[in-house]
Amino acid sequence: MESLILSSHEDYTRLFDALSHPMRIKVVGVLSEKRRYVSELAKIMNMSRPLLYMHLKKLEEAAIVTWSYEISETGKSMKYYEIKDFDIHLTPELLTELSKMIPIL
Amino acid sequence: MESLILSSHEDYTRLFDALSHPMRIKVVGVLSEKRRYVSELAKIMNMSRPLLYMHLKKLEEAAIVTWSYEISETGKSMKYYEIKDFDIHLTPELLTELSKMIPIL
DNA sequence: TTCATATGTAATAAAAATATTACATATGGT
DNA sequence: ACCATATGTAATATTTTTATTACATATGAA
Repeated sequence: MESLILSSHEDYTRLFDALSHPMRIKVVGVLSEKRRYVSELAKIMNMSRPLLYMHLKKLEEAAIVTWSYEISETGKSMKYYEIKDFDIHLTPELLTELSKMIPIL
Repeated sequence: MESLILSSHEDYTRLFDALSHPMRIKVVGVLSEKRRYVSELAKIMNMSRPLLYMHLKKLEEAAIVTWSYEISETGKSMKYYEIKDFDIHLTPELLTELSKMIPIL
């Protein structure tokens, strides 16, 4: 697992936004057990691929997941998603630090 | 400061959603310096009160802020907002625990 | 009584997020 | 050639969030 580094307040709002939808939390839960390729994940989640792609895109932009292509034994290209590691201490102090980076107006 | 207790996954998605907008992070930053009443906060933030109310409502529902009325020396009713304390260890493990509470479909 | 400053909210507009449908390519096996 | 299973995405509809405008009440001071 790679580890997540956040610097800007946009990084954090992107992260929080990514975690603000239950289906995306669920995706993280499913991927935490083992990495999965997109179609597999869509079946497990009982979700259409286009919708899953949208959610994965948000998780990806928030640097919560990564992916890599792999050719299966039967020759198919599979896009495997997996969780990146992170460890954020969410407190009023952190938010205060972040708020200093945000201009008023 | 009161301390925040979260139990359901809704509590967490509500919290993350509340923190997904830069203006709300900024509000937390401003309030962390000292408690403020609504009109005062609106001036500092250079924001209309109706819009600020909407953002405060989200922070309130996420249990990040609380408020109380107070009568000023000049007899006006003031609604003071302040930060509640919290300390959340945001890791893939936490999200995995949360995801167990979220049903598929 | 009028002004300034608090409060609160309803109605609406604008923008963004969420979700669906439909289409497209590529591969290997039957 | 056709089917099943991967990939990807464009176009659209629906819903929610964000933001604005307008109105309303109450208080004390001038």
